[in-house]
Amino acid sequence: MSDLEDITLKLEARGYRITPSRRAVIAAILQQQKQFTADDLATRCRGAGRATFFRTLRLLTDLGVVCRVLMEDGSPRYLVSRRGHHHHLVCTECGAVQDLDQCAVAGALREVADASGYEIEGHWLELYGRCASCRSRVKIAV
Amino acid sequence: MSDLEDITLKLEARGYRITPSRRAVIAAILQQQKQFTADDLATRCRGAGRATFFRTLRLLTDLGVVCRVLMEDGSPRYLVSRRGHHHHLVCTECGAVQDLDQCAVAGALREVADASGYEIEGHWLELYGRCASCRSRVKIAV
DNA sequence: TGCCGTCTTGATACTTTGTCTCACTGAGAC
DNA sequence: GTCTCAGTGAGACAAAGTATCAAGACGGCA
Repeated sequence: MSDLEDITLKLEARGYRITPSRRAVIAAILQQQKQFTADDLATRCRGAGRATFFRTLRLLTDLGVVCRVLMEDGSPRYLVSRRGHHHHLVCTECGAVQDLDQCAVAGALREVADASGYEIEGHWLELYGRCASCRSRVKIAV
Repeated sequence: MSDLEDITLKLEARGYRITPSRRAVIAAILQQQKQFTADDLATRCRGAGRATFFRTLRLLTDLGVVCRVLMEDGSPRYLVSRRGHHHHLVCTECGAVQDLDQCAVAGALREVADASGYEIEGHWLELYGRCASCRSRVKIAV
């Protein structure tokens, strides 16, 4: 089953209609090799209007098909996602984003909850650094 | 020593001038009891123009006097900060923000760095949940 | 087939949160 | 006095959405 079909099935299962506009947005997203800005995609996706484009993007984010990554300067990027709850490692040099399999804070959260009296319902974690290939490139250059 | 003096000294130590506009922004920030939006503060702070206001806010953020908190919906808030590196616990019900003393992820970061080959330079963590008082209020209501 | 309610769309205006530019000002150095 | 430079404010611009609203498409039902 293709990714496109997979996503449309997910949408239909939730009672959303599969319209040409939505299909166009999904296809444009699936073409992206790495992370992209909303603007990137909007210009590439001629099959839907601006409002529809953002609506569909939000819909897919809610569905977990796409996830939002905050870069170090606070600007948002989007990324096709094929897993549930996870975090990101963002390379500040080349902009590459790597998924983090395990949730690095799950254990620590329980302690925080106990200490603070909060009932923790969610969290947001992004890690920033330099990826292995950027690090080796600098070593060679030096 | 008052907070205002404390902050102006920090600015002077870095070679920044203490101007009436900067003083007005700092005073407005210190009046805030809890977290605030940029807009909140800008309307309250009549002593400086919009650009100057944002410049000063950024300056204070860089200086660590103010810190930026991302709410669950992605909207930014600001908060007077009296400590170094720390994270926030945000109550999704009343909007209260509590500082987290320890960095909950410091240990986990080393493991992630080893596993991924990244050199981790920074991270961003926010926790969302319901604070103790909101939880007890619901219990009473039920 | 026609009707009705609901979902979806696209154009467009608007909002929020900043940043950029540029002419001007004021303070300190010489 | 004048030169330099940090700082200022007005206003334009930008990114990333959101809100509104009329119009169209679609599905169910009689």
